[in-house]
Amino acid sequence: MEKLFFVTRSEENYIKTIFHLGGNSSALIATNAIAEQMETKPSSVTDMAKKLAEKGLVHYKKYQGISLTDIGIKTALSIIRKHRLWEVFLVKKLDFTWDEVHEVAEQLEHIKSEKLIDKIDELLDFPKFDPHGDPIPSKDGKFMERDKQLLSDVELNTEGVCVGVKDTSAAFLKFLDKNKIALGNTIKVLEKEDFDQSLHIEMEGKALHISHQIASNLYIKKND
Amino acid sequence: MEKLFFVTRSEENYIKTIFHLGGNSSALIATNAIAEQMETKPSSVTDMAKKLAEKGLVHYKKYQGISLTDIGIKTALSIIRKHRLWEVFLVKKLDFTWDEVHEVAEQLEHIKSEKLIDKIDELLDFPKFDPHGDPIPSKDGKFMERDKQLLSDVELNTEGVCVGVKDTSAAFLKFLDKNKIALGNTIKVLEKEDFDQSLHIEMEGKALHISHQIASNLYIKKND
DNA sequence: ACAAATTTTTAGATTTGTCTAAATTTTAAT
DNA sequence: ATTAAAATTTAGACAAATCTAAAAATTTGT
Repeated sequence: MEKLFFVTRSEENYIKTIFHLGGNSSALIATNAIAEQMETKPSSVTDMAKKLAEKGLVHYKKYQGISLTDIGIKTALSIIRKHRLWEVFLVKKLDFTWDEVHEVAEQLEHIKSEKLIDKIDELLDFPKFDPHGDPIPSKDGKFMERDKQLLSDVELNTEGVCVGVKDTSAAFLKFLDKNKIALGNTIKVLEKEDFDQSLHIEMEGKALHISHQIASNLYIKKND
Repeated sequence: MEKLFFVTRSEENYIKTIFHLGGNSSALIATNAIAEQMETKPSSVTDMAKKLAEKGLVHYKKYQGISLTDIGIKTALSIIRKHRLWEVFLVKKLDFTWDEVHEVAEQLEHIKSEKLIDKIDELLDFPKFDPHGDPIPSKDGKFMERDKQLLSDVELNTEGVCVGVKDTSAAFLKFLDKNKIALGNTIKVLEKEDFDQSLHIEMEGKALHISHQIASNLYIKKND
């Protein structure tokens, strides 16, 4: 039986970042990569790595890198579950727009109450995806990775549905709103410009010309 | 124009405690009283008093005591507003019992987002009282103090409605649940035992015998 | 009013999370 | 293979929030 440690807010943020950079794989994540992602210094990451290793949340070998232990992964999934459920709550129940939810969810994800998040889950009727199309882990840490591709990667004439965004920045999301691009919209790729990789697409019946930068941040699920 | 400081979680907890001990009056609160209430040491209170004074949230005179400034009072009311609105949310929307809400609300009250709490307020249809009968300050810091008295203080044959509790501990609230005593219930005081101050009452039509300890923690509003 | 008791503050230490600057290790290049 | 560059760690410092123990101020009792 592993000893139970209290996990601080700062530790939770590190765990979350390590998960996002490395997934559930045992690949070693570089100190620098974590520091850059968190906008902190590599030396701070080293300090925290020792603390997390002490608590059994990460594997850490000096100069090699950091990866999550099984407990670390479980912890990360629990935080991500909370973050994404709160995002759904904010959008569905409180009329937040999808570009507004991240900052508040960053705070709410640290609230410690199993009952609270399970009740929120129930209130929302157990959603499987958050407002950006990212999957919500279940209580026991499982989640469905949706069959999706970047719009920039699919062949000409592919038809499908917009199911998610890669870039979740407020700037990008507001751009999508302004251009009436929303999850659930039908998409067909009509033409690809060789010169700048921009795409001519049909979205919900209307013709649209989008840059490569936009296409490489939109996920679509191809029609069967 | 007063300088705007970030108020930390710990500072918010001190502000809240000072408000609860001293209200909006300018009465000076003793270092010891605050320390006892917060289960901390007087020396820690002194340290924090200096910090809060620096930020313009309290008046502090060495050896004299501490009281909130106008900004401090505004800050306190904002925290209390958030705490009580979250309590209502937990009970009304997530089926928490009134003895379960305090601990979670203690965390939620520190979430920083004006839009969030205003939307929660709206979702709950702008409640005026929390699950324990305590008034919820409005956005601009006003709240109605209800016309209420301790059940132990009213005269014989008084009739009224149970509108609040003084002791909000889980133990007391669970006791009330077990004995089917709830806010909104009608109450009539039938007889007072001189020996131990216990009361014979009629609650929702049924006879009940309650100790002085219970009666001195229940608020009732007398019928007109 | 003065000594004793109480309250409050100060001084110095501790923990957490961070930083800078210097030292060390690893990686890459020729 | 040796050196230069890059990444990483260590050492020492700092701010926030707390504590203990000692000093100072206030209050109380006679």
